Amino acid sequence: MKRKITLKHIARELEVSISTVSKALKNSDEISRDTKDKVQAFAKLYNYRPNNIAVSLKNKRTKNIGVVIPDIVHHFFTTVFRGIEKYANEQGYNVIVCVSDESFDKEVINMELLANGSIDGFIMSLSAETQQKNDFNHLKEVTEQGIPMVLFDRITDEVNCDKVILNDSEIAYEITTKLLREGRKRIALITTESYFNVSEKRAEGYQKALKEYGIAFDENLKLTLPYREIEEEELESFFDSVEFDAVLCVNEIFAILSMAMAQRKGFKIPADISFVGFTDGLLSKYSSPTLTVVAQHGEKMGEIAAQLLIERIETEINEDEEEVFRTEIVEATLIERESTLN
Amino acid sequence: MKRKITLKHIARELEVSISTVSKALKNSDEISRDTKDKVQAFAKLYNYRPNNIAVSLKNKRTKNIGVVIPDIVHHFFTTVFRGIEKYANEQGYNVIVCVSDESFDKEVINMELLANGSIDGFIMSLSAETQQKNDFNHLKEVTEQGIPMVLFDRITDEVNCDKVILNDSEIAYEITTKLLREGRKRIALITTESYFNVSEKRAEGYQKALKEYGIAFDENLKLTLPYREIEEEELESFFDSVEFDAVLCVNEIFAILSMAMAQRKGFKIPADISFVGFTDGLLSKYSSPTLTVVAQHGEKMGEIAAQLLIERIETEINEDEEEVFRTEIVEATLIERESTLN
DNA sequence: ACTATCGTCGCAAACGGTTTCGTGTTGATA
DNA sequence: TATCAACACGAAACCGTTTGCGACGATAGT
Repeated sequence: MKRKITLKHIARELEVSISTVSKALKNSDEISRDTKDKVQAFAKLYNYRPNNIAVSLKNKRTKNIGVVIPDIVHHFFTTVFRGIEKYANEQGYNVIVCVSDESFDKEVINMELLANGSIDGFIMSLSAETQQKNDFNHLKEVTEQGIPMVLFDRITDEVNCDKVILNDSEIAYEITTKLLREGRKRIALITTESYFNVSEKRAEGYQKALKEYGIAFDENLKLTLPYREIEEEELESFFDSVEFDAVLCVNEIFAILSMAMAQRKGFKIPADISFVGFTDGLLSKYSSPTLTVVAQHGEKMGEIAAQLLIERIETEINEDEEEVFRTEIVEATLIERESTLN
Repeated sequence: MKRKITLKHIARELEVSISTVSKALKNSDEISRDTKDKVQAFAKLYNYRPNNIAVSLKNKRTKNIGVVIPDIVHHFFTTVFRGIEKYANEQGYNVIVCVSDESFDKEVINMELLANGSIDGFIMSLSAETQQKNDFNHLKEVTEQGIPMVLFDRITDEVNCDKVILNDSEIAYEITTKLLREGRKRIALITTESYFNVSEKRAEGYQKALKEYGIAFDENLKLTLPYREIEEEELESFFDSVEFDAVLCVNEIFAILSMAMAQRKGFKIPADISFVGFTDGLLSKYSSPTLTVVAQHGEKMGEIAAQLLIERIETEINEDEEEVFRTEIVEATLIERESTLN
C-alpha cells in the first residue's frame, strides 16, 4: 500500500527544507532552477499532490459548495443540481449535497454541520416544512457569519442573499391567457398548499389572466392537493363535481394523474379538456397524449446559482460597504405538446 | 458580521490555555468541574463549533464520502444516491457528488481531486466510457493508496473492492421464463451495447431461459440501441421487420418507447405483445398501459453500499492481514402491471 | 578591503484543533 | 516536617501547507 507522500517526505529525501519544496513546486523565483528541477522531478515521480485539507485550513477556502435541497428523486431538483455541479466543477469546486427531505430539522442540522468550515457557500431550496413554519433563523445565522448563500426556486424574502427564481407568475399568466384565447371558459387550477411560494405565484398569474378576461375567479375550480401521497379519490370527486375545459397543474405528476382521470371519465384530450403542467420531465414527454408543459430550465437555474455563489465567494467583501444582492429571473418556456391545441 | 469563534478566542477571554478549553469541552476529567462549567457555558453562549477542517487535518478523517456516478438525472442513480445519502447522514457522514457524465476523463479527474484528502472513501458506478475502454487504473491507484471503495451496479472484476450488484441475470431469467410460461413464443430483447456489464448479464439470463425451454436464440430478436439519443427509425424498422409477442427491455425508456411504437403499429398490449422493462421509475407507473418492470431497489443498494464503505473506513486495517472483499447481491423484484398478463 | 546587492534557501509562525507529557499546587500520610 | 499522590492545568508537538523574513555566501562596486 503506497501511502500518500507529503512535502515533508520530499524535503527529507532531497535534504532541503519543507518550505523550499513548497516554493519549488510553486515555481517561486526564490528558488534556483536546479533545485526546482530536482524537486519537481521527484514530485512527479512519486505523484505528489498537495493535501486538500491542509490547504483548506491554511487559506480558509475549501473549494466546496454545499447544496441543500428538499429531494433528489425529483426531476426539477435533479436538473438544477446538474447545472450547479457542472458549473462548479468547471471552476474547480466540488459539491456536497444534503437532502433535507422536506424536513425543517434536517435542513437545520445539515446546514450547521456544513457551516463549520466544510464549505465556502450554500445553494439551497427551502424544505416544505421550513416554508410552512416560516422560520429562517438557520439561514440568517449562516449569512451573518459571512457565508455566501444563494436561494433558488423555493425562496423567502426574509433572508438577504442572492436568489434565482422562475418567472412563475408571468408564465402562469401567459398560459392562462393562451388557454382563454383558445376558447377555454372554465380553467381549473390544481395546486399545492399555499405555503409553497411557487404555487402561490403561479396561482397569482392564473388569477390575473382571468381578471383581465373579465372572468371571476371561481373557488370551486381550484383543487388543492397534498404535496405527497396524492389520494385518487379527491381528484375523482373533483372531476365528478366540477365542470371545466382546461386544467393548469403546478407540477407534472398532478397533470399526468388528472389526464389519466379525465381519460377514465371519458373526456377527450385536448378536445374536451386541455392540460398544462409545470416541469418538463420524462413523464410529459412519454405520456399519451404527450403533455404541454412549462419548462423550468433547471439546469440553467443551477448554473446561474452556482455562478452567483462562486462570484460572491471569490470577490473580497469590503467590510463596511453594503452588499447588494441580486435576484436573477429565469424565463420559463412553454413546450406545446398534444394535451393542448396549437 | 459575527466571525466564527475558535478555541483561541475562548481561551483568551477566560484566561486559560487552549488545551484546557479543548479538554473542558470534551468533558475531560483532567479539568475541574468549575472550569468545565465556565468554559462550556461560554462556548454555548457564543455558539462555538469546532472547525471541521482542522479536526479533519488532525485525525485524518474527513467524515466525507465521495460518490462518483455517470448521471444524476436518471432515476436509478438518483434512488441509489438517496440511499447512500440517508445512511451516510445517519452515521455522521457528508456526501460529495461528482458526475462523470459517462466520460472517462471526468471520472479520472474527479477522483484524483477527491482522493487528495477530501474524502474517506468512494462509492461509484462506472461511466460508459470507462467500461468501454476497460481501463481501471484510476480505480486501482485509489485502492492502492488504501482508500476504501465500493462499486455498485456498473462494476468490474478487475478492481479488488466491495461491490453491490443486482441479480441481473437471475431476474432476467425469471422474467423470460414467466413470459414463456404465459405462452409467449418469440420474445424480443431490446438492449444496449454489450460493454455495459448489466446489459450483458440480463441478456445471459434471457438466453438461459430460452435454452431451458428448448428455444434457439434468434439473433434477429435482439435489438441493440445506443444508450443515448435513441433514433425512432431503428425501433420502427425493428417492429416492421421482426415478429414477436413479448419484449424485454433493459431499461424503462426503451420499454416506454417500444410500447408507444407497438401501439402506433396497432398492437394490443398485452394481448398481442407484452412488455417488461428494468427500473421502476415514474414512467412505468404512469404510462398507459402501466408497465411491468423489474424494481432494482436502488435505495437499498445505496444503503448497502454506504454501509459497506463506512464499515471499511471505520475498522482499522491490520496492515499485513489480507483484506477480504464482499459482493452483496440485491434481489430484484418483478412489479406486475398492465403490460403483461397476470 | 569594506560594503552593498543578489540569489538561494531555511526558520518559524500561522491555520484550528487534539493529545501527550510535564509541572506546580494541594492535602493527606508517615 | 518530609514525602507522595491526586488534582488541575499549561506547554508543546503534531496534522500538511503557505509565506514573510532573516541568514548566508558569492559577486560586484567603490
